[in-house]
Amino acid sequence: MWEFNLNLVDVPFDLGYTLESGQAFRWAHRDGTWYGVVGGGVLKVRQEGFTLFCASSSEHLGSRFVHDYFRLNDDFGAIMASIPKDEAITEAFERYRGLRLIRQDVWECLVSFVISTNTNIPRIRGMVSNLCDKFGGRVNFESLDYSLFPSPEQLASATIEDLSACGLGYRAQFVRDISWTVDSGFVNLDELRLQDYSRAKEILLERVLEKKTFLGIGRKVADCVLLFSCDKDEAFPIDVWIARVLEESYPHLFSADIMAKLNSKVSGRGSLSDKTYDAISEAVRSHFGKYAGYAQQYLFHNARKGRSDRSGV
DNA sequence: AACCAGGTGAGGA
DNA sequence: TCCTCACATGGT
Repeated sequence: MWEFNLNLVDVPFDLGYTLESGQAFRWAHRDGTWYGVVGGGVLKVRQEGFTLFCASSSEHLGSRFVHDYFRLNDDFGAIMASIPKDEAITEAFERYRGLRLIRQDVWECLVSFVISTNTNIPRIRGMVSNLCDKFGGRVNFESLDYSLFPSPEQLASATIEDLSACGLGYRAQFVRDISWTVDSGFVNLDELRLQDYSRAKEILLERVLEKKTFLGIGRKVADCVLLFSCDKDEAFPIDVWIARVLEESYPHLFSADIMAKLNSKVSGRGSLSDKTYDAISEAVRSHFGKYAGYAQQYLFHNARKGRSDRSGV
C-alpha cells in the first residue's frame, strides 16, 4: 500500500465530474472516495478542495502516474480560454468546472469503445467489468480483489462464446478480431500517440486488402480512442447526444443539408454517413479549435446530465 | 411493451 | 457515395 497526497494549487480540477463524464469505465464511487483499476493496479483517490488524497496497490501508481493520468500539467486556463464562448458552452463550463480529459491506456480505451456502440454507459461499464472478471488478472487491495483489464493476449485466447457470456452481444466478434490483430503484432498501438490526429485516425480506419484493421471501429469510436488515450485534443466524437446539442445550439455552423442529417440521427432513424460525419467534424473542429475535444466532453456531459436530471434518476 | 442506448458493417440502388 | 437494415442486450 502506497499513500501520497497531491496539491492542486491553481489547477481547476473536479475528480467527480471527470470520472462521471463517460470517458472511463473502471472507476467506482464508495463513501466519498473513488476506486479505479488503472495502470495494472488499484488507485484510490479522494478530493478535498485542492488536495487529492491517494493510495494505491503498487509503487508504480504514485504521484507521477496520477499527474499523467489526470493530465494535471495541462494548461487548463489556456485550454478554456481558447474555446469560443457561447450560451451552450458557457453553461457547461460553469456547471462542470474542473471536468478534465484523462489519459487512458490505449488498448483498454480501444476495446472499451468498440464495446460502446449502440448501447448505454451503465451497460458499457457492466460489459467491461465482465471482461475483466472473466479474462483479466487479479489485484488485492485493502483486502478486496480487483480485476485488471485483460491484455491483448488474454482476450485473443477467448472464444466467441466466452466473450458473448460477458454480455457483448454482436460486439464479441469485433473484440475477438481486434484482439488477434493487436496480439499478433500486426499493429503497434503505441504508434498512435506519435502520429498527428489525421494520420492516427487513418490508421484506426485503415483497410488492408479489403479487410479493416480494426473491425468495429468507425469514425466515432476512433475519435473517442484518439481523444481519451492518444492526446488528440482536437478529436470531437459525434454521437447521438452531441448530434442533439449541435442541432439545438449550433445550427449556424451547418448547411441545411447537414442539419437534416443531424435531425435524422437525433430522431433515431438514420445514422451519419462517413462523408457527413467528416463534414460535421471539420466544421466543429474549425469552430472550437485545437482543443475541440474538451468542448465536446463538456457539451456531452451537460447534455447527458440534463437528461438524467429531468427523468429523475 | 416498445423504445433507446457514446454506431458499425454489409449489401444493394 | 448514399440509403437501409441487422445486430444482442439490458434498462426505462
